[in-house]
Amino acid sequence: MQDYRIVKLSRRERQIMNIIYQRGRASVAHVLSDLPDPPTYSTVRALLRILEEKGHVTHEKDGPRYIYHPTQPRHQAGHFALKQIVQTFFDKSIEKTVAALVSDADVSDEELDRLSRLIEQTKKGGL
Amino acid sequence: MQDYRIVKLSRRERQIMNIIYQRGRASVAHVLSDLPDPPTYSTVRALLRILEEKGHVTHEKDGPRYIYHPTQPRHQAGHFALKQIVQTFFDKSIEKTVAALVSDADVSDEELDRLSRLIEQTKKGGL
DNA sequence: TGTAATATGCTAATATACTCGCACATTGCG
DNA sequence: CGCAATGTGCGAGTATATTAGCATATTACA
Repeated sequence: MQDYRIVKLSRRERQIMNIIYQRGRASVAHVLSDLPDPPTYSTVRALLRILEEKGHVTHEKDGPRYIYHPTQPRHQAGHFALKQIVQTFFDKSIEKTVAALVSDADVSDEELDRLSRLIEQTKKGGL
Repeated sequence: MQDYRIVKLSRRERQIMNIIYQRGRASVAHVLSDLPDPPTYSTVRALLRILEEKGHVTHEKDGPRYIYHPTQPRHQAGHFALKQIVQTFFDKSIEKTVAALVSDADVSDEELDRLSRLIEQTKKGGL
């Protein structure tokens, strides 16, 4: 768990991977615009090159520019990241985790209803 | 969001903070035993010193040795980390996040029941 | 067409993270 | 007590991450 490839990312690499995952795909300019304390364009390219060497992203050409994609599917990376959080902060308890999720004041009743249905369906589906 | 103090941690610092959060409190030996690709005892102490300088942990004396605690409360750090994940991998959707949580095959029916009750209670409490 | 804007390729300096060793203090116990 | 085990304090070397600059290619459009 602790020594997956993704957890070995450095600070900037992590920030960039987060941006790419959040967007799904991103150009250098996209990444740069989303980075906190943004460095130069040059620097971002260098980091993306490294991430590509390490196998975390690939690029394709979109006209003149490169568009970067994560190599590990989003849902897979997300699932893993989530597990990590559950383990680290919530005693491996899904319940405690969900409790934290719904404790935000801005969770609507509609959202809660959808959650109820989701869980009911999971019960049925699991049989 | 992206430029919170905790997201600026380096790889080792992050690993160590995870260990301390998971355990609640930890000695140097604890941290060392939980670290992947463990360095020397000396190294761990140095890193903890740095984390303390940066304000991420404090230590107290327990007999002869130091016991380290996170300065930011666990629930708060967990809540933040969770939000980050929801934003990065699940389109800011709590529902998608919970779906990922309960999609694990090893989630029992009892657990699902508890989740149902939790959500119902949240509905009531939110009024 | 020709030129400003925007790309990439490559190289190298600087900053930071990570590492460990040595000196010394404290503890536990025969 | 005396000594092995286990702490901490501190200083400094090495590796890695982070940064940016310069040369060059491509694009967009007046």
